[in-house]
Amino acid sequence: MANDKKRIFAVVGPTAGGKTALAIELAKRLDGEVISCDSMQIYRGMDIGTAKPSNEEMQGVTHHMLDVADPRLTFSSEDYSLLAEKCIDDIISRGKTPIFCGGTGLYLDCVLRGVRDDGANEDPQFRAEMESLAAMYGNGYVHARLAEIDPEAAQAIHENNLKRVIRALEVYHMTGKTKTELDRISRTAESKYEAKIIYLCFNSRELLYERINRRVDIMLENGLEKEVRKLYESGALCGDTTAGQAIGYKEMLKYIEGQITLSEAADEIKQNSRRYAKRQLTWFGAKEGFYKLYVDDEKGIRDLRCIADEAEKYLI
RNA sequence: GGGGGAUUUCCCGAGCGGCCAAAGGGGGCAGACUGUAAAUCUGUUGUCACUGACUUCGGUGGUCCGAAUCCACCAUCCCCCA
Repeated sequence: MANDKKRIFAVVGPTAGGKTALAIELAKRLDGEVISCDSMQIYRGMDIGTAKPSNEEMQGVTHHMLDVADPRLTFSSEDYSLLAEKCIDDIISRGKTPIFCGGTGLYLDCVLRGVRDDGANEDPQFRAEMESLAAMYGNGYVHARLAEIDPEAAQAIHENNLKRVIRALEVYHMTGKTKTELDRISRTAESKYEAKIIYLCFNSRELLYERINRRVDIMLENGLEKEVRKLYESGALCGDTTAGQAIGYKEMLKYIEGQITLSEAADEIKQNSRRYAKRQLTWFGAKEGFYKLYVDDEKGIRDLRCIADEAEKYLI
């Protein structure tokens, strides 16, 4: 069967797993450009804590989807796929290979699935209304509403997961169609892309966690506190925004505001990073068709060259 | 030297004779995830032949049909008087 789908590559996996280095290495080998797939690296001014690649690290490889958003604003996964699609087209039009790199699984999914134009946009006012209903009558009340219009979604979403319950309600409110129905359509729609995805994983969880802990220490040494202070003092970062909830930032904000000590902040950053990595592992691990590439073997972390060789063999 | 208090499952901490393998929180582990996703949420957390059995609540020995809960002694820690 003829295949005129656009080809894209991706490197995904847990935080501190070595995605950035591999993606850059692959870009050099395959004449590619990197599209960051990270929900926090999109924000301007958030560099150290998001492990955004520096110019040296990039080694001349062009990167996209970094610094495209203002940390004061909310950037949605749909905003992401909209922009990322343009990047893909742009890169391909210049005869290069798009290589996604990042740990935000939902963002990649959105791209692969395609931007949906079913009108299920957000409605802040509606959300606020639902939230106050929940505050007054309890989560069960809002959930029961969902059960009336979309029993399947109600079944799938726990009533305590208020954000999701409200979103499902919002979808119906905006489109007149249920979330279940719209999801079914988007799930069965064929992707415009033919993606080869490398999932960087670890045999040893302990090793991954050690890397995470070490990286947090390095971030601190490299001036994370100063970076967060600067964002905080300029009013670009506060606790209520999405950016303000980024790991490494929310804890430093607590430290800056005197709620915890610096060493407590460091420990919390490490802990939250480990938990985040676990969630990523669960997410990517459940995906089918991803090429599992192990970063470590009995002797420890494998050489980047070996990893890249294996990746290249799979991609080509 | 004398008087008082504490010791609980990985941690903190409730329990004060049966309804206790033991509340709650933390941490750990596992999972979910379609417009806030580094977020949000769920489940699980003594052992096993797991709708039941077995071993736990500093140690030893008692009282009692029955103890984490009562008594005695020992150990460790804390406080008060000297």
